[in-house]
Amino acid sequence: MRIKNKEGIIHKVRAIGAKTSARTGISIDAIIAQANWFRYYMFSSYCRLPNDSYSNITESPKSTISAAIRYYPMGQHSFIAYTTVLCRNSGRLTTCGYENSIFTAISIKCFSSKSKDTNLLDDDKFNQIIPKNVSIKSLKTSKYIYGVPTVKESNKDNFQINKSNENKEFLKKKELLLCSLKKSKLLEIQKLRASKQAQDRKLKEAKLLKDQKLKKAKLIKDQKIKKTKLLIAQKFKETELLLVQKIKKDKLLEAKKLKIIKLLELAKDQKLKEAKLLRSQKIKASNLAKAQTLKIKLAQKKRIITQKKKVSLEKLKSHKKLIARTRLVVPTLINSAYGLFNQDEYKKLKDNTSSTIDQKNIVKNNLKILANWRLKTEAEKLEYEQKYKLLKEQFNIELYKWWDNVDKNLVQLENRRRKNINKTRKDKGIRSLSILEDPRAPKFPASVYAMFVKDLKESNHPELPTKWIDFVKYAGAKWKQLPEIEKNTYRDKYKDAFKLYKEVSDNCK
DNA sequence: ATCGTTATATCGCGGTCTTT
DNA sequence: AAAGACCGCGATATAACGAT
Repeated sequence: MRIKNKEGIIHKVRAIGAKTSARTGISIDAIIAQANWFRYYMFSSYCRLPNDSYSNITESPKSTISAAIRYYPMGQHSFIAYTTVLCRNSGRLTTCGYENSIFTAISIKCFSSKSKDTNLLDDDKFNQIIPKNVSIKSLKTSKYIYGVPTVKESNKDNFQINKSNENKEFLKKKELLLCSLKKSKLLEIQKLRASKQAQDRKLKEAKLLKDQKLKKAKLIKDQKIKKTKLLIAQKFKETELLLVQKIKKDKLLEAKKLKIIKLLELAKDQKLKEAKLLRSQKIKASNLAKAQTLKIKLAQKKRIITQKKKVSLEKLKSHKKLIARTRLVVPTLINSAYGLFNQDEYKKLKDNTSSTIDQKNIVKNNLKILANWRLKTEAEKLEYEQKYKLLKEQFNIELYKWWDNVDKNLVQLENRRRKNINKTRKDKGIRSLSILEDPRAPKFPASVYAMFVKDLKESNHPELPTKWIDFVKYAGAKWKQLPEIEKNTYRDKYKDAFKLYKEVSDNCK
């Protein structure tokens, strides 16, 4: 019996507790608290309740525990006994879990026979079990206290509570009753079992039939479903096939189209390539032509440049030559009698040796010539001097002629050249070249002071200082001392001289 | 233009003044 | 500012030559 299970009874107790609480007025907690309340053998051995009375309440003199049992009539031969185990501790009643509770065998059998499930005392079932003529109020009001001693196996003998002679008769009656009840109940049970079995069989058969029918129906349904499924599948396959075929066809068509497009594109590309090639060829050709033209042009340019260079060089050369040619040759004259002698001596040397004069010996030659010049008598020297004078006069005439005929532009150029040379000459500290002028050009007249100085020098006065620098200073002082009248005479002289100079110079121009 | 030598002619420089 | 004049002295150009 599951109810024996210590752990398994908890929910049952709960269930019973709820009902008992409702019917007895005892709190649920109090009922619940009496876990392990039930032991069948305990009841049968110690608490056999008489079936003629609804309650047997005994109070144990020793134990502090007492059980409260209420019996509910269940038909003619059965009743339910709801028990609560009360613990009497120090004068007050409390609920407590106790191992040895009391229950009726009948009620248990009743429970077990009625239902298998644990929800034994649901309201509906309870109502079925409990007769309708029994009111809950009466149940509630009926209070029986039945003392039960603490249950211990060792104390079994001490638990011989009501074994008196009075109880013997009662027990006999009880036994007889129980026997009759058992017999009748057994019969009933057998009958019930038989009927139940028959019913079960019928039910089983019906169930079997139903099942078979259902199975058949199911089979038919399944077959139908299968058929339909197969049909659907076939149709689906067919449609799929069709679709696939269509797709394939489409694909093929598309492929064909693509191929055509590709071919077209290839053709286009080829055309484009050809066009590009043509273009590139044209471009190349044009480039080549351009390059050739460029080369030709460059060559021409080079030629032109070279020609120009040549021309310029030639021009330069010619210019130089021209300059050299046009370089003004100014007539020169040996500037002394000794120069004439030197010239003659070199002429003699040339005639005698009939060879070029060695440059290394030129110094010696010059020295020899000089020695010869010194050996010459004064008469001989005079001859050379007269010669020189004549030559100079002739040279002057030639010079005047040259000046008259010479191109004045050339003279200007020559003067420029000389001035340019003079720039470098100044830096080098070399004497500058003289600028060409008209040899007959009148000299700028001496200034008023210059004329005075000339006169002073020509006077040969004994007071005149011999040193040039002293003479210059003396002249300056004298000029300052000179009276204005005399100065004016010099000024007049200068004016006349300047007039003459200007007239002559204007005529020359 | 340079190198060398020589006598001679010429030029430049110095300070001062005048003229253009 | 530039140029020229005065004078004497000193410096320089000049001619000859020819290779460099």
